[in-house]
Amino acid sequence: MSTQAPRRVRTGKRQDVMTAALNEFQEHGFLETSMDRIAEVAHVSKRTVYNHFASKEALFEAILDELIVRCGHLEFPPLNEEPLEDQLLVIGRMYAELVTSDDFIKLSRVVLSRFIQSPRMAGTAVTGREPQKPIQNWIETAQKQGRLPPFDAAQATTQFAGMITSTEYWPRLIQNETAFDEQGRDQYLKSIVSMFLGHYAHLETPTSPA
Amino acid sequence: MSTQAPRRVRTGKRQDVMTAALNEFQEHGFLETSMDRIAEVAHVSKRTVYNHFASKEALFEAILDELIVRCGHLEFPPLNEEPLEDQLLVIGRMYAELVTSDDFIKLSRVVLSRFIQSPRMAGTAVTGREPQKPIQNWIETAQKQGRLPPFDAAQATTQFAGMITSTEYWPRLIQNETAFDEQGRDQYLKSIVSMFLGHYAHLETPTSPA
DNA sequence: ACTTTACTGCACCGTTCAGGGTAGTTTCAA
DNA sequence: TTGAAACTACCCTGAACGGTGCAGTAAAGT
Repeated sequence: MSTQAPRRVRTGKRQDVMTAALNEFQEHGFLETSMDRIAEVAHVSKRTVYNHFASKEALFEAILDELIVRCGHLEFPPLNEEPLEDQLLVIGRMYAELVTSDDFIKLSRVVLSRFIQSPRMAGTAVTGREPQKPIQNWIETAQKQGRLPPFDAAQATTQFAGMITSTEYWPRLIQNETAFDEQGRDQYLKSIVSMFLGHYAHLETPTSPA
Repeated sequence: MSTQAPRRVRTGKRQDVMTAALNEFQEHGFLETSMDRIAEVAHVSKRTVYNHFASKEALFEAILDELIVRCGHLEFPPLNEEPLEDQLLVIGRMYAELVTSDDFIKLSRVVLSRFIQSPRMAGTAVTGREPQKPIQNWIETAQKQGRLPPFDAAQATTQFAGMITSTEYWPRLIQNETAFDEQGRDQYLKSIVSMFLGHYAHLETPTSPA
């Protein structure tokens, strides 16, 4: 299994290596993936891999960097005059989308497979503490403007995000299952928003549909 | 680093090996732990390890089995006449306790470190889908007895459990941090219960303390 | 045509590690 | 006391793997 690489005019070897490595890493984990294997999958000689990346570690870091950039930062529309319910629903959707995006899942897998035992940086990207910061900011803004009463915003954020990740993120990360179809998910998000605001904003909540 | 093992009269070698292996596995992961290392930590010759366990894989499975048994099954007090709030709080506490117990965390780590890439059994024990079943049962019982209105019990359970795991389980698993002290946790649980029942049981909820 | 650059293929090194073999020693029960 | 079972110390193997060196080729710029 090697011989002729498929006709490849461009000199995107470096990118090929990274792509192959990313897939192997996220599928089989860091240690279970050999450099030989990566070279093979990338249709590239092992030496080429090492010409581009000094070591397996360096290759891994390069992938991490790219992935982090690719995931970017959540940017919600700023607090406006619309009903909080509608705005929070949008936020919930965006958060769920980020957290289930291919890139984010890959990033999580790759990080997790490497750092379960060394908490150095594992937590930062993975536990979702980082990406849920914008939610907290939004809540705090709403509080400052008197649209929400004072309460522990960090805790509330954790609750809100926790309900989302527990169905959207973790199951997808660990197994590959998705709990909902498009529509089921939206109904679930609505239920979360309603519960959340019902508790924290004294909203009259129509009971959720059976 | 060998010579005389510390005075050890009993012939608990097999148990010693399992204990040592469990610790090494959960701390360093499956692949990063060598059989030599396990033998050393267990104060046992490598040959003894292999006399008890046919292979590294077999040793791993034995540990898994023991751990699963040790975690046991959640058994809540059955639905009674007390206020639902109190009962649900107890349930929340018990669930949180299980999910943060040393054994459960170790089990999760050990499984996770081995099976991120093969969903075979990873999910079963880890995602917490299994241990949250008793919660769902409790809710369904309450619905049958008319103490709670009809709604999607599975979804509600996921929400409830999700809020707990997101602060108690995942941070502890990935990093080793605990989000709360004893008292903060209880306040958090109360907030969850209040939010949950406020939404699903039309309870008049006094707003949470600021 | 010539040089440079990227790439290949392959042999090779050093290490780590699972697992086996064995001869000798300790433990313990009959 | 004796004999079997458990255990130890130590040596060995074969394979996998990270990483290097090198000679050669294909292509692209000049």
